[in-house]
Formats: sequence, structure tokens, C-alpha cells
Amino acid sequence: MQKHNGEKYYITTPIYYPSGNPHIGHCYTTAACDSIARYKRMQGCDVMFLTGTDEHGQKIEQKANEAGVTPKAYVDKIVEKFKSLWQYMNISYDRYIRTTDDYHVAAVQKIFKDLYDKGYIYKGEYKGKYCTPCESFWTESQLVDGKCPDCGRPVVEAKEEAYFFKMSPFAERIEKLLTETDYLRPKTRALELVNNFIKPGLADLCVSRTSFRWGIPVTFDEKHVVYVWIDALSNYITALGYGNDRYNDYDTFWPADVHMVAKDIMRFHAIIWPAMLMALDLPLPKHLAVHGWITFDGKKMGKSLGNVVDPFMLGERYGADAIRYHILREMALGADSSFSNEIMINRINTDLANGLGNLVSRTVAMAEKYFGGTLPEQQQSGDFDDDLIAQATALSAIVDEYVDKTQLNKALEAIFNVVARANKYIDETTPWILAKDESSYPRLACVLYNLLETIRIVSTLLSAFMPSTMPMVWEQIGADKDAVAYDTTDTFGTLPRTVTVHKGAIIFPRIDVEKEIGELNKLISTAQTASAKPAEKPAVEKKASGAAEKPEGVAVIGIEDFMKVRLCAAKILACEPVKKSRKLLKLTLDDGTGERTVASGIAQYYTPDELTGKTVVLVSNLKPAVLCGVESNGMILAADAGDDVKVIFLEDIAPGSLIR
RNA sequence: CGCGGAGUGGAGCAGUAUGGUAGCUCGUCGGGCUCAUAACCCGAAGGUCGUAGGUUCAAAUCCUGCCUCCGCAACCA
Repeated sequence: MQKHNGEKYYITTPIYYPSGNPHIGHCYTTAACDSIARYKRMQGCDVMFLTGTDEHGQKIEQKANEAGVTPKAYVDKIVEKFKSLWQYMNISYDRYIRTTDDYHVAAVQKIFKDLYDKGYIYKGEYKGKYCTPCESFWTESQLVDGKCPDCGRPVVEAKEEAYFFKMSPFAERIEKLLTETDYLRPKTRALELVNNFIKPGLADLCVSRTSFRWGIPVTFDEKHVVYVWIDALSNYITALGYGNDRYNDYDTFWPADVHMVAKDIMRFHAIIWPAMLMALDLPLPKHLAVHGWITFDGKKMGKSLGNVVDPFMLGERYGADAIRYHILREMALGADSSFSNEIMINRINTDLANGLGNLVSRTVAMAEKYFGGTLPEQQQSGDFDDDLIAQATALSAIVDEYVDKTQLNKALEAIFNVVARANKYIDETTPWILAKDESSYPRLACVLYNLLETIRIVSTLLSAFMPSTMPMVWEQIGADKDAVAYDTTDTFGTLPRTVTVHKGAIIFPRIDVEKEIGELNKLISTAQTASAKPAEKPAVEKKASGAAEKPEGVAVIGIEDFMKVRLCAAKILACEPVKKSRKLLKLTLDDGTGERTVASGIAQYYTPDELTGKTVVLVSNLKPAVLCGVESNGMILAADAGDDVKVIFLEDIAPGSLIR
């Protein structure tokens, strides 16, 4: 057992991107951090637990436009949802940072200027390519055959001035950080990072934009706003007061003990963030804990599923603590973890209802039944006691270690091993037999006392993970506040020998698996058909990837806009896969006027044979693009049918026929 | 040959740096118990550890080839 009197502990979640509502992926990261924060507080640490939202950027600007509100109003609304979810999930954050907070804005401006003055930020320009439709610049290395990697259209040779952050001076130190220290957890991906991003040479990073306005202005060059990296990452220090007067905790809490992130933003936290800190000459955080994504029934969370696994809905059905327990217990540090209704319900039933809940229930019931609720003074120890006591009192040390390693699933596993041990102890000692003979009452009392003590220890340690239900356990076993202090978890004897129990409601009710799954499935199908709601990202804060996302609301267009699109029937003459690509098929089409080549990303859904000879709908006036080395002149229409894609086929229509 | 990860009883996973009885959870089957939320406890069945070779007295574990899946990077016109 560790005791940390007043030792500082700083843990962060990423700041989430509020372009959509929070989902279970956000819950995982946040619940994990919360559990660690609570555990550390219990140990006596002075904890700072930070979470927040990253509110700038083009995507927010766009969505706000589509919704017809200001960006700030747009994010205000979503931030409220995040905050209410955290309240619902009992997240005990100490501070919530919004990158639109004025102190953060000022601090970022200061940091930017500081890096500029130090020579790490310089003004340059993209000689490179600008994709007009995407309004994005791309570096040479990002381009695919010289085209926009996002949309594949030709990019124009555009010059735009921008500020760059020099990364190369830090390459060697970062490589060492990743390969020689335990900064990165788990370390398995260090090699991948080094090979992909450091060995080829760390490219300088574009850290300003002029193509949108919703960001923090660069003070000495008002045309520019600070791009995501410096804006978002620096939240970890500005929230402590670095570069601002709002807070005064930087000296106390920096460097952070743990940044916890999902794997999609690992790269930024593993490379860019350390580089920034090195440039600022600040200490590096101690650990970066990277977890995987929550997948749903084997599929990545997203699209309509984001709604189904709505944390509020799950919490309502099973309780916030059950959800917390399930995701924390199921998720191993590095890997993805599947979230299916069945797994979750089984987990809740087996561990919480059958294991812990039933243990409390049967113990308390026996104390009431045999002793009227209050144990007698006379108690006698016996066989099996030592082993139970040994395991229970050794538990906190084990949990400490796993928490420090951010392996919460292992910590919970260890705790529930003791729960199982206690249940076994009941069978070994057979209290119901002891209760038949008055002479064995002292032994019976001791058995019950040992069980209550074990429950006390287990529930105390668990209270960091399941903060709202454990007090109900304490109530039932007659433990007062002092009895559930962390300091008492490595010894027996804290509860008074003559403790009085109070049987109460069932803490974790058992769930009827079949009935429940049926109901959930019903909800799923309702959600899938009814929901026009947008996709949620499978994990946290995905903004930097530039991945395309469906807009929240679809803009209304006039007929004149629609008529700009020229659709016609076209017959597929030939079809072949594009080597070097998993998704693309190269189609040779007869559009009525001649042949043209179109690349289409449907290789996973159709074989060339299935397509050849069919007539499809062609968008014929689309600007040509080169995809994976194939020049594509147009696109063919297909429907997203859930996970499947169905090309729209025409029958008995001559190639070239116009479609309106 | 872009980089990396993974293939272990029905399901999900550990074990693989230091070769030597293949372990855990859930599920299944049988038994026990009755204090308890049809919960708890015990036992059993079930795996030639992706595949083909190699090294070795001995390989899930080391080496080589191959197959499959996944992630990153890319291409979803």
C-alpha cells in the first residue's frame, strides 16, 4: 500500500472535439481518468484532473454555418452535453478547459510568439498544393500522385503563407523518448511511430491557417489563426496557468503524470507534443497512456451505432457505475475492445450481480437472520480465515501497482478475485450449519465479521471505479466514513467487532439476458431507421486526421445547383482492380459519346465480373482526378446500404441517356 | 517488397525476452450446497497453440517460407 501525503498528481483526458455529441468512446477515456484520479485522491495525493473541449477549427466553423449559428453558440450547446454526461457518469474533474476560454487564447498567443521569437516558428509558404473544394493544403509527402489525398481532385499550385514549426531539431530526443523510456504505454507502437514519422525525417509542421477564421489569431500577423496543434495540445499547460494569470498551478502540477488518449491521436501526443515542450524548454510529461477503440458487435463504433450505444441510454438501463465498470473491466490498455450487448450484460450479471452484489446480500442477510443484525462480542477464529485475510489485506498493494501502470482492467480483475475468494469462504465455513448449534455462534460471528471486513476492503478500493454504488454497500455493512478510508485497506479489524448491518435494496440487480438483448435490438433498429443524426467518431477527438465526415445538417440547394450536375447512363465495358489499392476498381465506360475511365471505391463490394456489362448512373461533368495512379473522369452513383454499398444499376437504357 | 500488430479448446484473452506439465474468464456437462439476486462452491469434457519446413533430447515459445485477419499510412469522384 502506498501513502502519498499531499503528493501532486496530474492526469488529463484529451480535450474532445465538440463537432458532435459525446459517446461511449469519450466515456471510456474519461471514466478511466476519473477512476485513477479518485484512486490517487484516496491515496492522499493532491490531484489535478483535467478535461475539456477543443473548440476551434474549420469543421466547427462549417457545422455552425450549416446550423445557422455562430461557432461559439454551436460549441456552447455541445459542451453542455459533455458536461451533463460527465455529471451523470460521476466524473470528478477538477478543471474543465475550453480552448475558447480567454485565458487559454491569450496563453496560446503567448506561446506562439515565444516559439517564434526562439526561432522555432518561421514564416514560410506552401509551394505545395491546395485543394480548393477541400480548402486544404497538403504537404508533398501527403500528396498522392500529386493529388489531394482527401478528395483526389487535382490540387492547384497555390502559395499561401503559413507559419511552420521546426520539428527536426528534436527528432533524436523524441526517438529516444519513445524507444528508451516508458513514456509511451503500451510501447508496442513505438517502432511504428519511429519508422513512419521519425526515420523518414520529421517534417516541419504547419501551425497556422488563413483559410478559416474560427481560431486563435496570431498576434503579430492577424491574417493567421493558430492551427490545431499549438492551440489544442497546449491546453495541458495553459489550464494550469502557464502563460496566463487565471490559474497558478503550473509549478505545482507540471509535468503531468499521465496523458490518456485513444490511439488515433497517439501520434500527436507522442511526437508533436514532446517537440513543442522541448522547444519551450519545459519538462516532458511522465506517461502517455494509449488505449484502443471500443467496437460494437465487432464493428467500429460510428454512424447510427453511435446513437445506439448512447451512454445516457445505457446508464438509464443499468446505472452509470455498471457502465463504468464494464468499459473499464473490458478494455485492455493497448487493444481495441468490443462492446456488445451480450458481453456487457454478462459482465454485469457475473461480476456485479452474482459476485459482489450477491456476496453483500448473503452476508448481510445472515448477520440479520442469525444475530438480528448486530454481531456478538464473542468471536472465534478458525480454518480458512488466514487465507481470506491474507488475500484481502494484500489487495491494495496489487491494485496500487496496476493503477500506476494504468492497467485498470487488471486492477478490477484483482479486486474481483478477492470477491470470488470471499464467496468460496462461505462455502468452506458453512455458516448455515454453524447457525444450527448455539455453541458454534462465536465461530459464526467471526466468519461473518471476516466477510464484512473483506467487503469493506473491496468496496473501498472499488469506490474509485464505482463511486455511486459503493456507499450503498457501506451503508449495508455498517461502515462509517472512517472505516472506508484507503489507509485501512491493508488491515483487518477496522469495523467494530459488534458491527450492526442494515439490509437494504439489491445493489446490482440481475439482468434477464434474453429479454434485455431483445429490447436493445429493438432500440437499435429504431435508432438506425429513425435517426437522421450524424455519425459519431469511434473515439475521441479526431479532428487532426482530416477524415471526411458527413455534415450534421444537409444544406438546401436550389434547382439551379442541382442542374449543374450532369447525370447520364453509362455502360461498363471493362472493369479491373487497381493494383496498389484495396478499395478502387478501374471502370471503362461507354457514355454514349465514347469511352472514359472512372475509378470507383467499390472493390470491397463488387467483383469486376459482376459489373462488366451493367449500365450505371454516371456523373459525367466531374472534374477529373487521379486516384492511385488511375485517372478518373467522373463517378458512378451507389447507395450506402448500412455497411454495404449498392451500385445503382439501370436497365434497358441506352448509354448517354440523360438523367434528371 | 511502405510500416506495424495478430492468428492458442465454442467465444474472448494470457502464456512466447530466460525453449521442458498449455492457463484464465464466459459458455457447456456432471456433482455439492441452500445463507443469498435460480445466485454460490467443486469437478469434467473440449486445444496436434494458422500452415509447411528447420534447429534441438525437447518448441505455442527460436529460425525460414507461406496463408489469413487487423491497425497505421494511403486511395472512399
